[in-house]
Amino acid sequence: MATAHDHRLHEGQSLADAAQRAFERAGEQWTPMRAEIFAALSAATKPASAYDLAEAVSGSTGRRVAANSVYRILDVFVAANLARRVESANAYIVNAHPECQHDCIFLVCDSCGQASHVDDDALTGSVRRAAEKAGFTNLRPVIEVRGCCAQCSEGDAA
Amino acid sequence: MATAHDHRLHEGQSLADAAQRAFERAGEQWTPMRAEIFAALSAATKPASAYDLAEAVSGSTGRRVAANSVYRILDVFVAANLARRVESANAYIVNAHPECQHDCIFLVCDSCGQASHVDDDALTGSVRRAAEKAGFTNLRPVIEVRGCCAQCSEGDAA
DNA sequence: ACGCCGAAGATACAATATATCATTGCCATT
DNA sequence: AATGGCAATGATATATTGTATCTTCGGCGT
Repeated sequence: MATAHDHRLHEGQSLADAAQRAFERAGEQWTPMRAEIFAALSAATKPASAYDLAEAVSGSTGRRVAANSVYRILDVFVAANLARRVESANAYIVNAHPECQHDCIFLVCDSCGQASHVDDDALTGSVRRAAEKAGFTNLRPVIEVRGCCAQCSEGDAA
Repeated sequence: MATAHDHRLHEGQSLADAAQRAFERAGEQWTPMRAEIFAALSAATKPASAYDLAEAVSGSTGRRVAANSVYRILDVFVAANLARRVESANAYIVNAHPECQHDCIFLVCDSCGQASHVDDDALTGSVRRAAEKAGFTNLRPVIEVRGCCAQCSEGDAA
């Protein structure tokens, strides 16, 4: 059950602090705008689209935030490992342990939209090896499973 | 190298015939429009978007084909296992062995856009089990690897 | 003060996806 | 032949997601 190395799972302010530290170690500036967007992303209960975040931040700050600004910032976040893109949902999710680098496996519920993530380096390693065997380089694995989560299955059964 | 069960790899007319048989076994009608779109999808050298296909079919038939018609037909194709959606590319690819059901692993080149696929039931099975362990049902694994293909890597080195 | 440069704003547009309603053609029943 | 049901397709509109380009702002070093 335990992963090989400790994940420091953060939430709330602790997560924001850890993110800021990791971000600045990567040589990026932790600006107010970026902090706002990170907060909105952290607060989301499911993968959020750039437009969702633009709307959320516009609402919370009063100022109107354009989608393309959000995209720019999300790109920087993803590059710095503060966030992940969920390809099958065209949406983004915060990385709760920004200090360590992983290939993630996302489980995305088709019914409620919630996503959870699994780390299994043995599994993601196998996927990487399969791609390398085919001559691929600069790998970026995308491993997601769409399905119906436990909670939604229960709800249907009731 | 050999997979556990024989894949019948089709191409050209042989593929269209096999697809039609599988499609009709699934209780669907093989209409001229669907045949056109299947042909366009088969002819594509890389994953094709619905709009690509709409344009290709419009060109080859003279009649204008609307994107939503293409979407509808692609949905049916995917349901009948004649085609696959490449999530990380928002595009579709033909299934060259429509008679057998697999979870596929797609390798997608960020440089040239080509996609190839790998079958590894052990690997995809592990992904499924990981999702099931988390209580997910109705699984649809999305396993793709973005990267740079062998051909493009060579080209860069030259 | 001046110029440089990265961040952010503004605007426009491209690409992808869905909703809705109308039309057509086929088939079964009458 | 008329009727009605039904699946496939057409037509149109709109929603959603993603980029490109140019401008403006603000910090920072000279």
